[in-house]
Amino acid sequence: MTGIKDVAERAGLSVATVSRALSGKGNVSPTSRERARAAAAELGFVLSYHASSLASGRTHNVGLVVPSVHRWFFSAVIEGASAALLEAGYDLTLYNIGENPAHRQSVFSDFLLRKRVDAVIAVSLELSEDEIEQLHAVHRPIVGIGGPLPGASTIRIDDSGIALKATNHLLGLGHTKIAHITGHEAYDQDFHLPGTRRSGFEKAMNDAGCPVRPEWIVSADFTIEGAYAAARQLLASAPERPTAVFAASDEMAIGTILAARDFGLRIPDDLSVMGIDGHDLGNVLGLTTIDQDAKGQGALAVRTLLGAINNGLVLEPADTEHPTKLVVRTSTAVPKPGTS
Amino acid sequence: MTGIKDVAERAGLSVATVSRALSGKGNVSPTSRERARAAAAELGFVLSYHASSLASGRTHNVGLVVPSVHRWFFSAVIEGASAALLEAGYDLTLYNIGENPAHRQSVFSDFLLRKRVDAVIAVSLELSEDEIEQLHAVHRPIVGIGGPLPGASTIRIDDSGIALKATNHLLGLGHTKIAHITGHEAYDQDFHLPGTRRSGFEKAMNDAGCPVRPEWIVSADFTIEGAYAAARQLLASAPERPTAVFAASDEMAIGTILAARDFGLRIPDDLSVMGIDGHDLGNVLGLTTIDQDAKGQGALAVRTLLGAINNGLVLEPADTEHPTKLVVRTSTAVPKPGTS
DNA sequence: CTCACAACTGCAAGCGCTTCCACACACTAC
DNA sequence: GTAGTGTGTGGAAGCGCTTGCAGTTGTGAG
Repeated sequence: MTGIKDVAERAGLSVATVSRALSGKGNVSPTSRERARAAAAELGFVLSYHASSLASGRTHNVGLVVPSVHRWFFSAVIEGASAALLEAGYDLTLYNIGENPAHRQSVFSDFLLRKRVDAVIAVSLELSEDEIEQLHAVHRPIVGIGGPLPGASTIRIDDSGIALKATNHLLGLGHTKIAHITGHEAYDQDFHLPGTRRSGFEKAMNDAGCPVRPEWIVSADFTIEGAYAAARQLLASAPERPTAVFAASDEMAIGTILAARDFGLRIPDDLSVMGIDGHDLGNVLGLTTIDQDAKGQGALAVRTLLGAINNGLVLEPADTEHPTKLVVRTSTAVPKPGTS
Repeated sequence: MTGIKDVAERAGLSVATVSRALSGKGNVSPTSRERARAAAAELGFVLSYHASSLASGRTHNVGLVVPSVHRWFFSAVIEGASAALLEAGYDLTLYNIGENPAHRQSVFSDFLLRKRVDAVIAVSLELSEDEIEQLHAVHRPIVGIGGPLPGASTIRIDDSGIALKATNHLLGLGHTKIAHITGHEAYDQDFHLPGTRRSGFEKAMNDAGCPVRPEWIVSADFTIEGAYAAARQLLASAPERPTAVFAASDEMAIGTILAARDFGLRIPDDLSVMGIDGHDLGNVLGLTTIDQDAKGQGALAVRTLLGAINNGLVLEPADTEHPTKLVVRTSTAVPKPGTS
């Protein structure tokens, strides 16, 4: 393999100068810089990643920890982060925790701590303060997306406000019999999202003087499949059907739409459905939703981290609220006369 | 930071012995091994990734290149590969090429070649022979999934045979008026999949003596959205409607189902639909499909690569055919009397 | 009892870069 | 003139490990 030494030789410069020329740091005369570049290009030389990481302590690599790669939100965050990192010349090391708790443990202790990454993005992942402490101890900035991360910076949306806004959209159309599909409690422990959205829903209902009917609040696991099952139950068992469903995620809204189809319910005539996310399928299904720009959140996380790395400053724990946008499509409408 | 030196000191051993004890390579007495382990544990010591990579030339890191993270097949491959790698103590560096051709270029030249990875998995990605040559030159085994990769090992399914099988399922039910949703030609250049599946479809039709009607072959981009649009066109414009649709992927089959809904067509009564993949949503939608176990393909790629790395042997270019399975659900049925 | 050989251990030489430091040189300022 | 500043350069010391080599000890065979 050609090393920086070969380049130096060919360019008639010292290794030190070539290193500076190629990295852009330090003072190098334009002539030398050009010569170094030319020599490197001619030899097809590429810096050894590990050698420069070892010497400089910078890895040019960001770790992204996600609970799953299948759910839309996570894919979108990955996509946004990936593009931003590629642009900046950074690698993205993906840690897909999955269901296996042992994986979570090993990701943390064996991987993140091995100085492999300059920074960590944790998506909907609860790290203990202890773990964050450890990460801080090795000077690795962290940002969390989609959930509180004690002691770390986070990017999040106003979950409660968003749910309020969504519910108000339904109420504004004239619905009063509104059901809510929330996340399982288990998820709540980790990132509190279901509870927060649910409370926004309840607040809107209360403010409007509409009763919140416990049998119309069902929970699922945030997947289409899970919500499909939950919605079937909701639509089948209720003595009286709601005229609208507000799902805590687009995937769960989609599951609801599919379930409604099984009951011969037309959307929005018989049932209005809305979600939260901005899922790609929303367009096809005409899903009314609140777009939370997950891709943008991923990109923002990267920018935040890169900024911190480059300025060498410790990332102050800060909460950045990402903007959201109500997108009205055809899955919500005024309830049929006589049903509300 | 605590280094291996600290561990050695604490354990009363030399750095060399600790290194051997921790890595499991070379001969170390059980006593020393235990002492090294204990000292490492007490100090919370973790090997520096870059230092050991630099010294050993092994990165314990595999690069996975995908065209997108949103499409089901790619997510599934990522999931399978990720779990297998985590299990083996390897990192996964994800390169999401996306639409941007510049990204593709930089991923290849700047990233893959920087000795960051021990091996490369390329999913549905066409590398030129030249590029593969370069990768081989740095002794990086490659395996391709879902498309031919000249000079590299590949894992693939029998695309033509699978399409034949799928079409025969439809024919066996009594359908003769069968449409096909294929991939765009542009995809064909890269990994030939649409063309191969299409030819399997045509062969089955010809063998059965059924005419292949050009207006019943439409193409889309493998996404739900894309196929939705294509299927709408198919179902709207044809002077006569097909009784069954065979889509080249589950996502396109799902798009078709959604489109059919818009026309008031019931499935499978008015229209049978089947796909290829084994998409998670298949269950909910009752989609008949041919399961190609994408997760398994990802895991297999990892096992193949790890085997090659550990045995130090060059990976012989070989074509592994992954098994597939017809899964009959409720989206396909005997055509309505009088329609076939 | 000697020798061959295996098992174990430590020394030290790298792995391929980055960066501190010293030095040379060209300026401007007094 | 000297001192002070800034720029450009190379030497060389690491970064924190792995591993070849050589040395020590223990074992069974001859």
